[in-house]
This record gives sequence, structure tokens and C-alpha cells, in this order.
Amino acid sequence: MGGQGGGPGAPRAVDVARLAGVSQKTVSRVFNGERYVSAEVRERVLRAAEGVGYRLNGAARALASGRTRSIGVVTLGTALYGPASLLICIERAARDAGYALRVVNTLEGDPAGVAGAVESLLEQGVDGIVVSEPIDEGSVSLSVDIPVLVLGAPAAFGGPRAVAAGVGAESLARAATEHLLDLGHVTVHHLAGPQRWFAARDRLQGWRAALAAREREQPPVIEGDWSASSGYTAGHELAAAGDVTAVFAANDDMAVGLIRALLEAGLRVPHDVSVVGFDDIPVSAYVTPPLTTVRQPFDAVAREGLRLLVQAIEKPDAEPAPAGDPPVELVVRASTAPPPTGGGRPAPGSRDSAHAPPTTAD
Amino acid sequence: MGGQGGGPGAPRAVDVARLAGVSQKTVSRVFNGERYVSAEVRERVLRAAEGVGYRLNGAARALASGRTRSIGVVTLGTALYGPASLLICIERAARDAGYALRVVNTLEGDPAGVAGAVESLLEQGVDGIVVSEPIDEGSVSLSVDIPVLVLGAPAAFGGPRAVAAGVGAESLARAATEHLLDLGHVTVHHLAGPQRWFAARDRLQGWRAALAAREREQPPVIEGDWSASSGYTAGHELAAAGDVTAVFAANDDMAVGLIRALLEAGLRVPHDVSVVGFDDIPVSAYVTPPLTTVRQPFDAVAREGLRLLVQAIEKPDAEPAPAGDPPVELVVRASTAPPPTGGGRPAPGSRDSAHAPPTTAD
DNA sequence: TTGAAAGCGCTAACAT
DNA sequence: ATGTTAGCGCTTTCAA
Repeated sequence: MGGQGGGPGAPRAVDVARLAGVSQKTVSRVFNGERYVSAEVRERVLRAAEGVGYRLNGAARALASGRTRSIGVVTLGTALYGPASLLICIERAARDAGYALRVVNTLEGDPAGVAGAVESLLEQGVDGIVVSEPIDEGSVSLSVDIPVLVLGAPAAFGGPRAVAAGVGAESLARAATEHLLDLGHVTVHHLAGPQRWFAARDRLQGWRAALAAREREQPPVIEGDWSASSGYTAGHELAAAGDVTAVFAANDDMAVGLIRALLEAGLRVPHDVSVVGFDDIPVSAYVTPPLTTVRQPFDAVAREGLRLLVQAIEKPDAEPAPAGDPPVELVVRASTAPPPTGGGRPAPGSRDSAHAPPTTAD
Repeated sequence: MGGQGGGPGAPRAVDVARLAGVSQKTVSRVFNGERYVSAEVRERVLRAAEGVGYRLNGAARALASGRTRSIGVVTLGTALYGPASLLICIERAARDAGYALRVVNTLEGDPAGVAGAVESLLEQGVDGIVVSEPIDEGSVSLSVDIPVLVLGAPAAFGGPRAVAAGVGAESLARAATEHLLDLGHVTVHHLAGPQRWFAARDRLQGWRAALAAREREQPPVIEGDWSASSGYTAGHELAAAGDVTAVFAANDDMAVGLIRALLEAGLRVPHDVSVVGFDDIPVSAYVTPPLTTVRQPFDAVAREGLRLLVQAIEKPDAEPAPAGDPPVELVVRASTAPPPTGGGRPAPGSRDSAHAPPTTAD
């Protein structure tokens, strides 16, 4: 059970082999789950290995086989709910697929950025790379010849051997907007995320698509920076505008700031203005009023994306199976209601549930 | 500039050497920044390397040198603000110290848990391990003989070669509690985190210490699970109790749920009940009322911890310099005020700022 | 200041 | 079903 590090003196396969009375290659076979090892020999080898505290040496394995069995992740160094959640799901999906994870963060505004991060991963040694929710820092063309999975951005972003998967942000944004239109709002304002983020652009597109589909006017877009503070500023602007009955915010943090500003301006939510967020952060069911929002299918997307990536690694020739559309999950709570004067079709029953117990529609 | 993967055919040091007209060893010297390479030769080598798109092979390097130049992190697979933020700071600190990161998540309640994660890191090859905010799953004694940094738990947790660092949760909790006592509250209730978490225990201890120092009664502790939902439940219990004027919640999520329940019970915050949270999550300045909370010095702690770890890796004999106490940062907003009837000393001026603009005392 | 030789611990290809 | 022989691409001696 002892944990001999990788240091000198650590037991090697040949030590195990000697102890078990077999060749070193047989030990290798056992530890790689190869066929053609009798149950009896396998048993003997495993016992010997445990006896000396043997552990495979990843570096030697990688050097000899040319495969590292690890995947590199380039992600933005931010605790924002979305990216953080996605990283966790990627780790689990990778582990389930038998790959370890190497992680490099990039900073927003970093000149070297994604390209530098990829370079460092390549040097460390990875079989594939996940570029998670990159932001558009200008033309960063990666020329890598290992497979790359681009999560939440165009596959073109990742070079020749790239596959892509997305959370379906556009569909989610569309669903959020449609929810408001369905309630009878004539149009919906949008508090967008920073447009250098593909994630923010997708949400903007979804909002546009929903309005366009019903031939509604598209009010001018306000751009925030994901922070509650920027939502707060936007909220005061919108309150001053006066003609706002519904807002779709590109994330929950901004929605919270927005709602606060509206309340301060004397507007009631949802009675006067309805607000929908995006993310379903942990507190969103308990803020006042509980926030209607959409939930991103991180787990499904990470799993699906890694399936594609692993396939590209292990079966480079196989046709990449198309990624299925991830599910759309709208969580209706108390921050949305029909417009005050029935701006559109009269909606069925109004409510003011600022103090109603939070509900989650799962 | 091209990105030859690690695949076969990738340029090796010997190719660069040939091109530059030097020995392979000299190339190695250049890329390791060793002395005794003339500026002219170095220049020639670098040019040749760039010409063929050479990149060091991490696996070969690790195998030959016995050092991987990477650090493994064992962290809980959760998007909770604290752990997620800490991970980001660890990555940056590691990178700044010249180490790459391998990450393995554990799941709460996983039987294999931390031990399994450590085992997998050891097999992949790391020079040191960071165990970040572990939870106590029973006696998990790690016997590893590479250095281990335990973040937010007793060093004993990490075996013989362990060093430890903490965010100073106890001091932070104590400051939060004292803030309430200073406002004149006779005592402070505590909504604790799950006690399997060391982080939760530390906060509980800090709260106890603050009350004990002033010889105040310690009301029964309510234990939540970090979620806003558990805070909500606790809030209804506390509202029913009737004699509560101040609550210290072990994180902001629970504080938000708690406040919502209090509001529903007809209690005003902070007029009737003051609430302090823990974390300073992104929305905390914009919820209603803006939340008074404490901020954890993640960056300082990660940096300090990694300094210790790297020292243990690179200079095993040097005495580990003691970790300095991290700073305590209390962020006073509008969720705290003197008690309604002046439970203690009459406090200077009361306020009800449920709708006041959020303020952050930095 | 530079070079030559000998492994690091494993997997791959080819025996048997 | 098992063993033998060569490397993988570096770093580490040691020599020049």
C-alpha cells in the first residue's frame, strides 16, 4: 500500500517480473489489460505488484507508446459559474474516458492567450486539446496536428483537426426570449454579455432570432461584462428609458444587478418589468424575486464533446458522428409575468409573487 | 511556427543539433537555460529550432530526469464559488512557479475519494500534490513520499511530507461574528456548513471563539449543506424561534436563502435580523439587501501554499518558512445593522437600507 | 565551452 | 500464452 513516489528506487516492472517469476513484458501485459495472459499468471503478477508497491510510470509509458493518455484543457481563468461548471464536467467526462487532465488558464486580454496555452500543453504532452469557451481575441489560428475540441465557439477556431460542440446557447436564448413573448410582451430587451465572447454572441443571436421569427422590433442592445455591477448600470438605463416591459439578461449575475436597479427605480419585478436570466446559478431560486432563467446542459455537452474528441484521437479515420442537439431547459420562477397593461394578447392570469416560495420547474 | 504534435516525425533535439551544427547535448543545454553555451551557439540553436518547429518532449524529459515539472491538484468536483476560485488561483501560482497542472476531481461521498485521486496522480507523474479543501471522509491517511500541500485542512491529513496553508477561515468567521457583536447584538446565531468539511468546521470555530471571547451565549447551531435551499429551510426555523437578531451564515448562498425565508416570515433584514455571509460571491453586492460578508484571500493563500510546496520539491532540506497569516477582509454592506431594540449598547444611528444603493467597502 | 556514451522504464515488433 | 530485442527522446555522467 505504500506510496513510493516516482523517485529513484521506486519499483519497476522488471522488479515485479522477477518476483512473479515472469518476464517484464508479461507484467506490462497485465497492467495494460492485454489478452493472452492466463488468469493464474495475472493473479501472480498483481500480487507481486501490490507487494512491492508497484505503479506504472506514466512518463516512460508516454515515451515508449507515443500516447500520453491525457487531454489538455485551455480555459479562461475565471470563477464565473458557466466556465467553472463546464470545467468540472470536462474533467469527469475525460476521466470516464480514461484520460487525465492537464489544465492551463488564459487571462482575458492576454496577448499570448490561447495560442500560448496550447503551445505549453503540446510541450507537456497531450493526446488532444479542449478549448473551452474561448473568447475572440482576433485571428488566433491554431495549427496543431492533434485533435482539438472547441467548446462554445466555431470549430474553425481550432484548426484542421478540430471538432466542436456547444451548449446550444442560441436555442436557450431563443427559448428565454420566447417565454417572454409568450407571456404577451410586445418585445424584449437584451442585456448582452461582452461580445468578444462567443457565448455572448450566441445568446444575442438567439434573442434576435426569437424576435425576428415573430417580426418584433429589436430594441437597442445594452452590452454588459457579465458582472452584476454592469447589470445594475444597465438597469438604471433601462428604467430611464421607460418603455421596457421585459428583459433577457445574458447571465444571472447581470440579471440580479439589473433587478436591483429596477427596484431602486421604483419598478416592480415582474409586475412592471419581467426579467429572464441565463445559467441558473445556485442562488437564483432564492433571490428576490426568484429568477426565471435557463440552464446550460454542461454535462451533456462535455460528455458529447469528449466522445468526439476521444474518437478523433483513437480512431482518426472514422467519420465524426454529428453532435446531437443538447436539451433546452427553461426554469420558470417568479421574475417573469405578463406585461402590466397587456401589451399583446391577454395572458392567462397574472401574478405578483415577489414573496412567493421559490419554485423550480425541472 | 507550425505545430507538429508529439507524433512520430516530430523534430527531435538531434535534428536541431544537426541543423545548427552542434551536438544534441548542446541543444539540451540551450533549452534548459544551462550555463556554458556561447551566445553565438545559443542563437544558432534557437534559430534552427524555430526553423524546424522543435518542441521539447515532456515525457522524455520526465523519464530521463525523474522530474515532471508538474503538480497535481485534488479538488472537489463542485462549482461552489470557494473551491472554484481557489483552483484558479492555484493554477496561476503553479504556472508562475514553472509547473504545469494536473487536475483530478473527487466526488463528495466517493469511497475511493482523495486516496484514489492521489494514486492516479502518482501514476501520471507529478512532483508534488495539492489537496484542496478536502472533506473528512474518515481516516484517509495518505502515505506518499512526494511533497503534499494541504489547503484548508490539517497538515496531518497529507502524510509525512505535507505542508499546509489555509485561508484563515477561523479569523474570517471571527471577524464576521465580531462585526455583529460590535453592532450591539447580544449574541449571534450560526448557520454552519456541513461539518464533514474542514472549511465548515473552521468557520464554526471562529464563530465560537468570537462569542466565547465576549462570554456570550452560544445558540444551537443549525447545519446546512452550503446550498441556498438549506439556508432557506434554516431561515424558516430561525424565524419561528423568534429571538434571533443576528445570523452568521457559513457561505453567501446559504445567506441568500436564509434572507429570503426571513423576508417571507415578515422579518426585515437588517431592521429585525442582521445577516452576514461568507465568500463575497459575485452577486452579493446586488441581492436585496446587499450582503455583508467576508472575502477569502484565495490568491494570497494559493501563492503562499505553492511557495511552500515548490520549496519542498526543490529544496527538500530547507526549513519550511512559516506561512504568514492571510489578510482578513470584511465587506460591510446593508444586511447588517444594530439590533431592533438595542439589545446591547445603543448603537450609533440605525438604518434600513433595503433599497439603498449597494456599497462595497474595500 | 562542447561532445560522446549510457541509460531512464516502458511499449512495439517479432520471436517462440 | 509468454519471452526477447530494440528503441522512444531526452538528461546525466564523464571526457575532452
